[in-house]
Amino acid sequence: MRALANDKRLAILGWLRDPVANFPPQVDGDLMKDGVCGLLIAVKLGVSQPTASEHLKILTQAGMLRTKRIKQWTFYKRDETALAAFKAALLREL
Amino acid sequence: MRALANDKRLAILGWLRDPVANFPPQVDGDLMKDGVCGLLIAVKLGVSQPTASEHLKILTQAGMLRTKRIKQWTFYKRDETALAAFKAALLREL
DNA sequence: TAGATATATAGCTAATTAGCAATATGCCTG
DNA sequence: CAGGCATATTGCTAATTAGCTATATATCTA
Repeated sequence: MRALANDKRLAILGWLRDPVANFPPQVDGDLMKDGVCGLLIAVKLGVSQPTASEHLKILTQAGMLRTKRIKQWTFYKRDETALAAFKAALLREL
Repeated sequence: MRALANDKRLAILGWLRDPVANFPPQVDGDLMKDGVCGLLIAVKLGVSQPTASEHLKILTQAGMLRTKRIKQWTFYKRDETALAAFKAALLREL
């Protein structure tokens, strides 16, 4: 829950629902298949790279994002399975 | 979301799903119909009365609890309509 | 191999949150 | 109407969170 209690992190999850609509094309790494480059997310968030890195780490540790390292880039995408499980648990327990 | 990002507040919402099972009988105020007395919640939470009052205020301001004042007591119950709306929004937007 | 680039980490500050004791407020009841 | 009780508010401290700059790490490319 704490991972979601932040506007910037909610925005990240929202944007990653449709990476192609929300981010410019990438040279390496397919937006849909591989995910979105961390620096693109930092720019769109309007925060420094380390700050974005921290938000992405929190979402990843919460299991809501998955990472893929290609060359020197880290690509982030939603873990739809984990998110569905989270929603189901919330419906059940809240 | 921030109202839910706290274990104590989640516990309160959980207990209030079944007040009769989780709280002792009350002299004034029906557990089901009127809600649970704030002091009973403070004791069960294991925190001071002012701390519990603050948690209850946050949940109330978030729309998840409703209050009823009887004599000198404040009784708290879940706002099921608001909670259902919150869940629906989360399913839609997360 | 040297520079360039993306990411991660360290170290710091400011803001927010959670907790308490003390006290004020409101409402009964004898 | 005075004392008592539940609640709310105030004022404080400690812990957590969010942000930054600077720097370390890792990987690619010329």
